[in-house]
Amino acid sequence: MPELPEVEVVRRGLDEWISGRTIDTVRVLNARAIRQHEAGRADFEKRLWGRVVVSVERRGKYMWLVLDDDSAIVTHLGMSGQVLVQELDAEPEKHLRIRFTFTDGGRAMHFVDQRTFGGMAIDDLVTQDGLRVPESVAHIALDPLNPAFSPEDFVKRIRAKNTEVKRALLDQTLMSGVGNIYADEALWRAKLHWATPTNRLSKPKALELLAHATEVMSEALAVGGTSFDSLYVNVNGESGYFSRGLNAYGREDEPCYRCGRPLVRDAFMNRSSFRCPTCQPKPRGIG
DNA sequence: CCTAACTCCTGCATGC
DNA sequence: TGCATGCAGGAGTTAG
Repeated sequence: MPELPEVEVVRRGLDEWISGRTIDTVRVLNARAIRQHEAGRADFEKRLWGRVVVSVERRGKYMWLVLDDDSAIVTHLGMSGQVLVQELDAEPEKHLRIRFTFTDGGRAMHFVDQRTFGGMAIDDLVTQDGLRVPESVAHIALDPLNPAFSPEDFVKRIRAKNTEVKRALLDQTLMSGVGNIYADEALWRAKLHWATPTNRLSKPKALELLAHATEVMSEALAVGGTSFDSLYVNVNGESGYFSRGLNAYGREDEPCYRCGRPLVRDAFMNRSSFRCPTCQPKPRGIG
């Protein structure tokens, strides 16, 4: 599943391959792939004709192509989304949803998404705290790789919440970019159970958890960046190029790398959570 | 205001 | 073999 590091790899590839080019044709093959566009797919296609892609930006798991008319193509990969840069005569992918060509006659950009949890939307840019950001992304918190991210604010806000720590990690309005995989990894490194109440975290513990989340995503990005084939702006979260580096996620019944005890899987929030029963015991007074 | 359950979707694995 | 069921889960929406 694409989380911050995977989306950042895609962003870098698109910035290299698409920025500076002028959009020619846009074909929406599945209406579900465009979001918040009441005017429909024909209008979506028409509005993008002739626009220049200025740059490609990102906040958390959201990415957007900045256009030359103060708007942007906001993109979220959802669970299975990919953005591919393909030859013009390439065979269409089975789950190709939106296809862009450019006036220079070079490679096309394909938005491919099997489960259609992802999508693209045209949105206006607004100014927020001195940063230009699509209106629909303004409610999302900065991610910890953003230089303007404030650890102190994050610690203050997470400790003020009345919820479980994993829910807070997945809350994109607190800190963005973390999904189920990196949440489990950060909790394993911090030796915290997913159900630990956030208001029971000390300031140092909250800071430590944040540092682990930041570090695990930075490490994944470093690995993804080196294995990235720039011809194909392609991230497949399911194959997971970072899977060798995972200590918790997907390791049910496998030994903990710290203590050797088999990890367990808990059902939580309609998804799976993996933890070490010894290193990450259930906190006192829970459940 | 806050928190949490619900919902969208397709392909694959599993069980009877 | 075939069909039903479960599972993967990000985030907007809705309910309380």
